Amino acid sequence: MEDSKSVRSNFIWDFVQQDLDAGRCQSVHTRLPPEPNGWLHIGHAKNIYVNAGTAERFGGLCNLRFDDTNPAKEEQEFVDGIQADIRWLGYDWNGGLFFGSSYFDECYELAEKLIRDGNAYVCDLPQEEMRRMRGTLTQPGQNSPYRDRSVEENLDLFRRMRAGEYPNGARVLRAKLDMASPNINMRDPALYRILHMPHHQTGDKWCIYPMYDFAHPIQDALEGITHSMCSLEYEAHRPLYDWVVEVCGFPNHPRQIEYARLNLTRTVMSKRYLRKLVEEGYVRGWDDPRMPTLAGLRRRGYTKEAIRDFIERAGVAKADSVVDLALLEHCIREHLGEVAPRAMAVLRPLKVTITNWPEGETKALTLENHPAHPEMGTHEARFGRTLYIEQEDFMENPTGKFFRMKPGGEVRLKGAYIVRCDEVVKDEAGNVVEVRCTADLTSLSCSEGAGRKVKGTLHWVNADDAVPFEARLYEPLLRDEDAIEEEAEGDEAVPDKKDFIARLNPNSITVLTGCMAEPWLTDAKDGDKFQFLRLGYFCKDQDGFVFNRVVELKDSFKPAAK
RNA sequence: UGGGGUGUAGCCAAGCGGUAAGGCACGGGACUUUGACUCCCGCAUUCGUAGGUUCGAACCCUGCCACCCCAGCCA
Repeated sequence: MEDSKSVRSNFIWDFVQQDLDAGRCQSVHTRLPPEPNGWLHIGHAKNIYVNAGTAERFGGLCNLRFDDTNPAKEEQEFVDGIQADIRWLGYDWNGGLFFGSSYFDECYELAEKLIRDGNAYVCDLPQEEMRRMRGTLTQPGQNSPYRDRSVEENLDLFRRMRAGEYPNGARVLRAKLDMASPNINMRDPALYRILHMPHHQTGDKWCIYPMYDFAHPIQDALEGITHSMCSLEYEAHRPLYDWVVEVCGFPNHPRQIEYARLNLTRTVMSKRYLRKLVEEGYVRGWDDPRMPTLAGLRRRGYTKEAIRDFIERAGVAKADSVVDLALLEHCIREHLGEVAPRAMAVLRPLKVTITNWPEGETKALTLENHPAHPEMGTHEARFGRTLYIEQEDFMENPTGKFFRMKPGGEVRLKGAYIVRCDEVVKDEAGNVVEVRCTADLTSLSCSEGAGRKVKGTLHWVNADDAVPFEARLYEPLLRDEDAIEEEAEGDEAVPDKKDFIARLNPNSITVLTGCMAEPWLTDAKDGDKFQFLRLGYFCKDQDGFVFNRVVELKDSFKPAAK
């Protein structure tokens, strides 16, 4: 069955294949370059798929390289978390683990080479002045007055920058390109800046740090990367990337290929916003089940298989796009439906009494763990006089096509008998607190009498055996559609706290107490096994979006005290 | 406005001169010991748009339109 699902090709693989065929490279070597400034989210799963997946596809290597050239934004916590998440997704870095910062020596040497070759110069312009002289989208920039310094002077100045003789921002090393270039990125971009700040990998060794545009091509070339995949916004940087590789004199020339990053409907994907949610306590951490981080999705019950399948189905292309959340939901339902053992539990119990069943007597039943996979075995459950069903599976005044329990109606209790609802018991307030039924004793599942068909089948638990637990139902933090439009109006400012939070759905955690589950669930060693308590346990919200409501057993499943 | 990109169904996405794949969503039906799952069937006479070339165009050419990215000493 699995192999009938063919691996979808994409334009990147076509390019790589062409390079291989044309002999431009003998094998494939990619790299995954996360910046350790946050945890990985679902969007990064696409980066991983594209980079590690491409290496995998061509039997090549993929390096994991932390892109840590800016100590101001990066932390050790994230370099650990990121590795764990990549591993969890089932990818590895068979090409090795690297840090961009471990190439600082090489970057420095190459910067001096550029100076000696007349390809770079030290510029003393203050930041604002430099911006002003860069020109605009329509007007060319002007040459810096420092552009024609001698090699000796540039070398001396650059060495002093390194020696720490100047304060932050006093000078910068710039590429000597073309201030009139229509591509603004080519108007003498900065290569090195002064930043007196310790780095989480190199400590106090450096007070100048290379810019991404200078460091990245060098790192790629040094590691023998053949294909360097990145997102669309770097397209305009490619000429600069190629220039750096060229003037540094590398014999090999990595090819940069850009693709569209992943966007998901209603999902906040910006690290800046996610960080805000964490730092201001709106969620309990980067791995909160409401977060779109890989760690959060994992806790919400997503499997790596579902996420990988989703990424692959969403495709890799160059058009900006927003993938429908429904596709992700489809993928997790499909995978869990295939692999999760079935177990019965009720989240909001409603007492059911089988009036024609003798008090104190029980019948042992054998229930399959998976309807399509007998090899997954069976488990036992006991049927007795008092049971619990889901409150929402009963309707006193059924509307429309309601096939579940209703007064006078018949329904099958999964794996047991067909029962008829005879009577409804209410409390003073008029709430239904009990339903009294008679069972058709000839209709036991798998018996001769089991052939009779009724419209509905319900899950249930035996009251005497049932184990109470607390359930937390998590829903992702989603934006409302209007917010997305507002967002599109594009202003750079982070929306004010109130605004931002107001755009996310509230009540994203529902805590239920008094839930009842089959006793065999108490044998659970880890929660993962029982994420799918009840197949079909998902429902639509007001907007018609379907979510899995997965009970996070690991934290919330609390077997009753013995 | 200069430069770089992208426009194929509600959302993704194949297609590369020979007459519009597939998935999600949606609608209808069958099946069903959970209305799930599964299974059928339906869902673009048309590819942003207007012309041109061609026996033949989503694919080639020209003009126009829309959207995204670039003016950090962020990545």
